[in-house]
Amino acid sequence: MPGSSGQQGEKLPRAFYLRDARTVARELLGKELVRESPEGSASGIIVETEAYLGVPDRASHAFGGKRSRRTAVMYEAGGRAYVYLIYGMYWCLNVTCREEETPECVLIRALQPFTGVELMARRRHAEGKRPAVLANGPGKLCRALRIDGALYGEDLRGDVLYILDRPLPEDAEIAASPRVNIGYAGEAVHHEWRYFLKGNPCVSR
DNA sequence: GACCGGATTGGC
DNA sequence: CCAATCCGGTCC
Repeated sequence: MPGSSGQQGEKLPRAFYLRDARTVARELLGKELVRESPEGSASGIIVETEAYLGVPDRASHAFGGKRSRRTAVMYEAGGRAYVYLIYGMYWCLNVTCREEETPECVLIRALQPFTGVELMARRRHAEGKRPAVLANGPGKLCRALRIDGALYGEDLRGDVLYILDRPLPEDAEIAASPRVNIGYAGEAVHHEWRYFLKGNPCVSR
């Protein structure tokens, strides 16, 4: 489905999201995340993601079936934004996956700035810096695209925050590694559920 | 370049 | 009390 029937430049279909978070995480690489706002439009190519497998995953906010105001959107059908605050000051964007009551999601960790690059630089107070550094981390990309709690639960098929189908470049190579900063998560630490485009200068860390 | 601490707030 | 982070400082 994704890749096969997908149309370049179209919003990803609902069905794209209703799948295993690892599949969605891999297939989101190369897609274009777009943010429309009164200040203008800005977007980036997704170059790094992490899959969070919900109830059985110690690193997931929904581990053990945990429900709260924060995790609620993960229990809805996939294709929405799960936005949360971390370390008291940075926002992180996740894309929810799977059907209702299956709280899997994908953390978007890094973007290659694509359109509205100057707007992104202004929001990051990083005017004049290399574009590669504007959104190479989950907190940075949220700041660059002005993604915050106001976008919690936003439908990714709407007109505010959405993801466009794009083909992966011919030479793109997908690599996997353990997820970042989840040292507390016991056995889950070892799973290689972080995906990124090998050699891309916008991948974090 | 590597390493370290501080910022800052909601969730369990 | 700690967290799915970032930035600016220091000291190589």
